[in-house]
Amino acid sequence: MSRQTSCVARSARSRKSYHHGDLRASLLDAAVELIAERGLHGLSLRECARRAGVSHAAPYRHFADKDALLLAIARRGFELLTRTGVAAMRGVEDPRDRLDAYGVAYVRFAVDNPVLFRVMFTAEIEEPEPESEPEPEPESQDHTGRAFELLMEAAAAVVGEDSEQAQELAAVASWSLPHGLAMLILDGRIPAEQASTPDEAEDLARKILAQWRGPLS
Amino acid sequence: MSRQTSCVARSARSRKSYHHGDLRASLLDAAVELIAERGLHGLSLRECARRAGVSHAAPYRHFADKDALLLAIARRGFELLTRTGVAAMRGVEDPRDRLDAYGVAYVRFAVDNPVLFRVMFTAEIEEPEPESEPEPEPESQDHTGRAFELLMEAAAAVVGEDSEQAQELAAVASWSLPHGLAMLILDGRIPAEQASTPDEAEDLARKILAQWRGPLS
DNA sequence: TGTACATCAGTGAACGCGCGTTCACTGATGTAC
DNA sequence: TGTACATCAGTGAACGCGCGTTCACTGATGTAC
Repeated sequence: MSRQTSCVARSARSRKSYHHGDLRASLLDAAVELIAERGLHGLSLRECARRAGVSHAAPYRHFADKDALLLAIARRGFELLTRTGVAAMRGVEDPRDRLDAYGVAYVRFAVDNPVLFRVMFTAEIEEPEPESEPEPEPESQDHTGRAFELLMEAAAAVVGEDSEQAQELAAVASWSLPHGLAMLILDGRIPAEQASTPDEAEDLARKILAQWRGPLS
Repeated sequence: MSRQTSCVARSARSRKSYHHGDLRASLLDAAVELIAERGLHGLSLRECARRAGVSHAAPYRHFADKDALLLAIARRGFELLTRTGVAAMRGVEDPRDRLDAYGVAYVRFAVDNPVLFRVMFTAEIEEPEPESEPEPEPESQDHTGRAFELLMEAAAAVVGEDSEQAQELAAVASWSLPHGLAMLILDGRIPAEQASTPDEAEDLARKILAQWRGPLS
């Protein structure tokens, strides 16, 4: 459906136009859609190009190779996740409630954006060699980073400032639980009646997090 | 290395033998090794055959197709996980300690068998059409089942028998935490100094589970 | 307003590749007698 | 112990495929003057 829409949009806007307009974004959309249909291993640049209504060599104007495309999707995912998390915590005063809100938002993000989530965490993307740029590490390594920092801060606020190790422990635990839950739900491993819709999944996350506050409660 | 060993073993045993001896097992080993080297998308039947020292059509005597091979690996993984979990809980009396022991063993299993774990949970295996067999579902769907049942039982023992819903909630939570932790460790998303070796990973799991007992503590 | 030119997004043909899968075959093994 | 035969694991040639990637190109766009 999304495919049709984008095709319609393109042809309506500029049927005879030589240039696409926003091919990069269209390719990303096509890729997400394709992965949703065929799984991660079903992704191909040629099919993305096809769906964007463009020759199969055109993508190389925007992505160095297939992994570059995947990396862009992952980045988009981490940005969206961070934004979602920030939004969820906004206005929540109690530190523990903030942490829970982040966890719930995390699971909700995963079920709302299963493809992004999969690409972010299980795509086995090979990062390109850092030839041209001197130090791309802070940036490229960091696309996970912001989401984790957010978590660290939230966890730190709960644990208190005394022990950095305790903070990290709390952060790791607070990440693992929603992460595992999200993964299991996406893999269809949670009994269907508990998480067959996004709302149910969110509910499940909320219940679990509310009860599983651990030593912090 | 494993490749060399198996080749040596084969040539020493029967260099000129027409039949392989235990091709099925060799193929599974080769597949695990190959995935470890190149990732899930790097798996190919032809390369497995090559490594087993056999023509590229030979695997079809043992596996209907590529997915059948992956399924066999996943099954092997779930069996091993179940066995590991049972062993870890053996002799542990306190229900809560048993649940924790399972969780720790779960994480340990993941870091000790990263390929199995990946195949079990992120391989997107397409199950074959159930033409020949009438109802293969109880078995094929069930290869996850045993591991989850084990968890359910352990969680039930902790929660008590009053509410089945509470049991399921506890089971899901008790699965999510180690599962998420394992995934994050395998993906290299946990700060290196906390989980760079299997022992450290196990330690981390132990610490987190000990603290995160939630409402059960 | 008009012209020249640099830029670069998209084209289409071509390359080589490894893969999954099929098929008629051949060699080894084991069983019945 | 020996022979006949069925079984089936492994062979090697062949098929078709879609893919990633490169390359010389062409058409559109925008900028300098």
